[in-house]
Amino acid sequence: MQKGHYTYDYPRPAVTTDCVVFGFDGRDLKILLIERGLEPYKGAWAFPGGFLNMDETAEQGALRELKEETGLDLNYLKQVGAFSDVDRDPRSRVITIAFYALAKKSKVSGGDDAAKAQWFSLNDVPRLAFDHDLILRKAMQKLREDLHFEPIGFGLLDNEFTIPELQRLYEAILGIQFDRRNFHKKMLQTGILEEVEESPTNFYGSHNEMRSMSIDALFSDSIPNPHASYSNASDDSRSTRRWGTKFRFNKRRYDELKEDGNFKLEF
Amino acid sequence: MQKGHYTYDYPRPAVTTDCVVFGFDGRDLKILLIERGLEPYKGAWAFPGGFLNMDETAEQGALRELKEETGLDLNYLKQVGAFSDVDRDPRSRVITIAFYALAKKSKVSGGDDAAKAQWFSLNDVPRLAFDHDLILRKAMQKLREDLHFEPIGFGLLDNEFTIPELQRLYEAILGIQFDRRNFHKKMLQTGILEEVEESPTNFYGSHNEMRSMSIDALFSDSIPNPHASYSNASDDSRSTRRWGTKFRFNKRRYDELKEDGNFKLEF
DNA sequence: GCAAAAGTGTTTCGTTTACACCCATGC
DNA sequence: GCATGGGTGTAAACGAAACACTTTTGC
Repeated sequence: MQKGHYTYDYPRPAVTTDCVVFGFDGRDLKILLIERGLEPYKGAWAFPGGFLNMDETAEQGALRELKEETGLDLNYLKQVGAFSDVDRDPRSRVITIAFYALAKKSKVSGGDDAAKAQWFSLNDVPRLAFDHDLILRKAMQKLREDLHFEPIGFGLLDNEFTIPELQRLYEAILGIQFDRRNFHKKMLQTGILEEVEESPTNFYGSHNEMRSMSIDALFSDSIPNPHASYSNASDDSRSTRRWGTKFRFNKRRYDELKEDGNFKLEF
Repeated sequence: MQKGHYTYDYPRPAVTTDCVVFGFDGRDLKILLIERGLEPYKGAWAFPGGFLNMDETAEQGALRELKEETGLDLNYLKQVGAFSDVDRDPRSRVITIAFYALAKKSKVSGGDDAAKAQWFSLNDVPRLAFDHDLILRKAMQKLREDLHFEPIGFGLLDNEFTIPELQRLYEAILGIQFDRRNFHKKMLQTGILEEVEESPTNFYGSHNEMRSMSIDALFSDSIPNPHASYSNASDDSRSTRRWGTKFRFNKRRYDELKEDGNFKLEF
């Protein structure tokens, strides 16, 4: 990416990417933001992102910028769309391609590796730069829509999780409450969950999760993040409880069902 | 858009728009394509589209190019997404923002105003240029998804239509068959259709359709196209029949229901 | 008068919803 | 032992699916 002069016969907009990273701490849905140190919108918060290189797709660029700016190394993105309002950046014509990504639960409350990256609960979003509030709304909308058709939620949980955890996640994303028994029933009926038999060795939350198929193939992110300091005061005690039947996402089964068009999950 | 030299410190991809225009002739779902006269992909077909100007949003650019290249003057677009593969254009780095649009039935089989624009049935798509086959797949997928939540279909029919016409449209888009009676019932139950009382004057297909609320506010396109020469041999007789109860899309009612979150239409 | 499509209601079935009690854990 | 949350089954209500006959039109 050497500096130099690039000349074209017609003017060209600059192209950037932005990445809305969703996370879930067991209670709230969160997003990862970076504080802007420079004008315009100095002091406001923005999604990680930046200019697209010529040798990378928008997806690759968004993942690269995400890594550079927040240290998060994800590998699954979903495109939210292109935002092309003429005045969305006061400095010049900039078009952005926005994505959303899902960070596993163990990554949330880490993530602040980068100086100014911070998780914010969606109930407590600060002032956002540019048109990022619009991008956020669209990303939320798409996340909700996708949740109806794809087992997205698992990308926000660790590989092993309990049904009530999953339920809290669905409730946080969709903003509605479910009946415990019905949720339980419906989730098991899909056939995409497999129970993790509780061996004494991993009963207290160990990590031998590589035994069978995991969601990693889809939403992979297998580097566990050890530190657990919370930026927002959100009690996570209910998720570190030592009991509760653990399940795992059965990707193979999901692929089979999807293949046959038999996968259905309506809420 | 005067020619000149525009210089930037970093290289910039070119940004274009592409527009997948769907149409329905009463039997098949169709798309509007333009034959390429120049390399690369000379002789292949492509979606209408072109370079984005600096003073227009992607939506505006797509509509402008559509008008310029095909004569179609639409005003409703839905974004399919940005396509940014590094090698999608063999000449240089070009990112495209793709949309889909809906052309009312009376426009299909007209539309060939522009020299090389032509409607193709989706069952008989010619070789497409660039990554336009991918764009088509994504556009189809999005059209199908949107059909479940929004009364999109009406954008493909004239302002007055019969339930069986609507049913054929849904069947063409989703690729499945419905029971006549159940479809009829379900559509009326939504409450978004209003019956057009058959006055003797407009019984034989006249066009006094401005009396009440029409779909035009959403998918407007009120310039009827008189000529009806078909490029593909597709018998339209079933749609010119002089009987059958005519309905109209009741946008006011739809907006009310949507407002209250009471609109539901699952297939 | 014959073929093709439109209009209409009821019954059956499956899915979704509502609902209560007992058990395990942490304090 | 008390409060919190987890695990489980059944009955009622609702919505979806299956299904046949009569009428209009064009030929």
